[in-house]
Amino acid sequence: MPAEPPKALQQEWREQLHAAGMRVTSQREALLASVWRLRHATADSLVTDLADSDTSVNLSTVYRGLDALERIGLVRHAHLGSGGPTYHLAAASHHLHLQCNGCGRIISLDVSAAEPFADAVHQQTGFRADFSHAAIYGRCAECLVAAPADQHEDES
Amino acid sequence: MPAEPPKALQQEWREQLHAAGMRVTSQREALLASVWRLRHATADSLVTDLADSDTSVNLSTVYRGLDALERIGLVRHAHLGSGGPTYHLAAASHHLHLQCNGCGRIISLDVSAAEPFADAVHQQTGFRADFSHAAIYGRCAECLVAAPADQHEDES
DNA sequence: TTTGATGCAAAGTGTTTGCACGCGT
DNA sequence: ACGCGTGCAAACACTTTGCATCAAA
Repeated sequence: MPAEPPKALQQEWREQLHAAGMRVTSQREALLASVWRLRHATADSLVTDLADSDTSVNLSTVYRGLDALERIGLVRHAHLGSGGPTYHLAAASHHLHLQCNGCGRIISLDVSAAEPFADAVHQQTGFRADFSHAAIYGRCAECLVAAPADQHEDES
Repeated sequence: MPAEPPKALQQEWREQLHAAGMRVTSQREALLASVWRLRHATADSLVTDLADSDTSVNLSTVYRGLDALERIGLVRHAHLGSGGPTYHLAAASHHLHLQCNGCGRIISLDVSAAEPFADAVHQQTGFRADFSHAAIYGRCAECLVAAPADQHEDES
C-alpha cells in the first residue's frame, strides 16, 4: 500500500492545474502522487507504480501528462544514465546528480555547490548553466577504490 | 569531396587497432576518418557522411564499430541534447559541452575550467567527476538576452 | 584456413501520434 | 453540451541481434 502525499500538497497541485486552465483528472493527480513517491521517476516506473496502486494509467497518458505537468512547471525532468529521462517534482529539483559509472548509484548534491563554477562559466562564456538538468558522470569513492583505472565497464 | 585525416593519425589508429588485437578493416578506418571529420558525430550522421564519401558503411556496423573503438579507447561518446549519443575521438575529448536550451548551440570549454569544481565535489563526496561525458544545459548569452525568463521552448 | 567483422533483416526499446470515446468543466 | 484528456493501437526513432557471408590475419 503506497504512501500518500500530504493533503496540502495535493491541494496545491490541483490549484496549479486549475490556474493553468488545465483539467484536474484522476490520472494527473495519481501521476503527481507517483512522481512524489518515486523520487526519480521514469515513464515506465510510473506506469508500474500506478498499476500497483489502484489507479492504472496508460503509458501514453503518462507521457502526455508529464509533458503537460512540465509545461506548467509542476515537474521537471533530468537525464540520468542511458534510460529515458527521469521526472521529479519541480519543487524538489534543486540538486544535481552525480552518477557513478561503476555501480550506477546516484548521489545528490545541492546546486549551490556548483555556483562558483557556474559563475566562472558565465564570466568566461556568457553561458548560464543549469546543473540540475543533467547528471554528471564519474566514479564514486567506493568504485574508485575498487577499480581506479578501469573506465570501461558500463554503458551510460 | 571530404577532407582526409593526416596520414600519421591514420597510422596511429591502425596501430592501436592492431595492438588491441582487432582487425584493421576499411570500415573502421572510414569510421574513424568520419568521426575525425564530423567533430560531434551521431550514428546517423556517420552513415550519411560515409555514404557521401566513397565507402558506405552499414548502420549496424557503425554501431558495432563505435562500440569497439570506444572499448579500446580510440573514441568516446557524450550525451548532447535528446538525440542519440555523439562520438568524438578520445584524443579530442578534453572539453566539456555547454548546450543552450534556446538555440541548441553547443559551446565547448576546456575541462580545466571545471577542475576547481571537480575538486570541491571530490572533497565533499569522494566522487570523481568526468565533465566531458555529458553536456551541461543552460542558456547562452544571446538566448539569455532574447528570452531571459522563458525556459520552456525546447525538448532537451 | 581460421575466425573476427560485415551486411541485411528482423526484433527490441522507448516515445509519439491519430482517432474515437468519456469525463471534467 | 462542449471540448480537453484518455485509452488503444499503430507509427516512429534509435539501437541491438541472429545469421550467412566475407575478408584480415
